[in-house]
Amino acid sequence: MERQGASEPTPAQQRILDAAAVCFGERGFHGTTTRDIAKQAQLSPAVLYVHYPTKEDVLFEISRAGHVAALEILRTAAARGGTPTEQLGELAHDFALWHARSHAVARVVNYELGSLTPQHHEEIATLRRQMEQVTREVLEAGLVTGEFALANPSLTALAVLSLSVDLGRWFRTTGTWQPEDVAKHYRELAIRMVAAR
Amino acid sequence: MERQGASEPTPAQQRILDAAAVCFGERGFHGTTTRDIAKQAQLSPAVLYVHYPTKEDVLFEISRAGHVAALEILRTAAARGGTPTEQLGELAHDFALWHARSHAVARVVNYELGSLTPQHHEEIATLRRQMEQVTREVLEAGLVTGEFALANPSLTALAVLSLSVDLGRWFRTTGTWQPEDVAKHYRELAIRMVAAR
DNA sequence: CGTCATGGTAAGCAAGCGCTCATGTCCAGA
DNA sequence: TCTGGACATGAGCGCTTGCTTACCATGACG
Repeated sequence: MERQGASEPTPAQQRILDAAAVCFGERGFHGTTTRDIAKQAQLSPAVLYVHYPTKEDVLFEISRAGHVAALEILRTAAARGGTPTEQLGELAHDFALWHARSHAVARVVNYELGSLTPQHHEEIATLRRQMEQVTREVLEAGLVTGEFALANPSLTALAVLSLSVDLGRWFRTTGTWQPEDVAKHYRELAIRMVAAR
Repeated sequence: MERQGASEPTPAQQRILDAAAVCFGERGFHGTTTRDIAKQAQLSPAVLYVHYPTKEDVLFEISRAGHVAALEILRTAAARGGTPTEQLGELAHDFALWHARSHAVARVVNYELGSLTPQHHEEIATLRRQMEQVTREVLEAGLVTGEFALANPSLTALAVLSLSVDLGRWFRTTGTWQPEDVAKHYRELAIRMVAAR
């Protein structure tokens, strides 16, 4: 399945993207120099501009690929569940798992949008609206079946996503908990947040 | 009540801190120049260095004051409630309210810690550990009374705080919901996350 | 062999950065 | 009136930044 507006990165490009994701995740877009990225990738400072026109384009490519992956995770997880309760559980579990495992990329995805150009930002915002929509639809389905009881599906959808998004801020794989531990816990929390008694 | 290690800012200092908080909140520490801060405060570029030795010291002062305020909010809210359920509700409500109302400062407080010097970072980390401790103790009190049922108080405390912290990322006062709306909703969500059935 | 596309580099430019310094203004107290 | 200290500023220094340019190594293909 071809993605529109973006070809698959070559090995050299992927190496730059990986290095940049690490740097952006640690120090942020503005805190990272093009020389930092080159050093992380063990290449010369000029090589970035052989493959990408600007530093911002590198950020955009990381952000775009990350958002496409995150949206796919949400859709696949929701489709796997039978009842809305199961759908929400899968969705919360997999979304948390991705944020815990890929917390470096997740930080770039969630916290560096402000450094994108207006055009790139709008393209990413479209993907984010779809992520919210997938979550909201699961909640609304649960309201129809009566499994869920909640006042504000839009706000609650944001809250469910917030739980996992914030993992990018504090979760580290060197800590006490493994990504799987957190994901299991967050599945329960999400269901509790919305379940009818 | 005197605070240790920091005197009250003069009016001129407060003006610089307010301007810097707006800039740091919008573009991040590294994305903000000292000239941006001066322009926002309607002062000359050099005035920053009359009152603070470095740009990082301005960030630290904003961060320190913000963390002291947030910790005070958590402690006051928890003390106000009678039962652990009421304590958690007050805590989640007030914490969310502060993050929604002061979302610009909240972004600096939660997302710019990495730009602090190691010494300053450690001082802030102490305050953050206290914030987690206050929350965890409320959860543990609810476990004792049997009002709450949950497997991992430490992780759940982080999750409760995460909900509000992430408001700084997406909440804007220009949107559909008022800070009070979100705070009321988040009070309910926090209680649902931990309540025994 | 010569040609050329691919993918890399060393050196450096113009602009912007954090920060400094000599100087000026204001006002309380002698 | 004179003096000293607090506060503020215009000009600019030394360095780093994103990015450019001219050039080079390699290997597929006629």
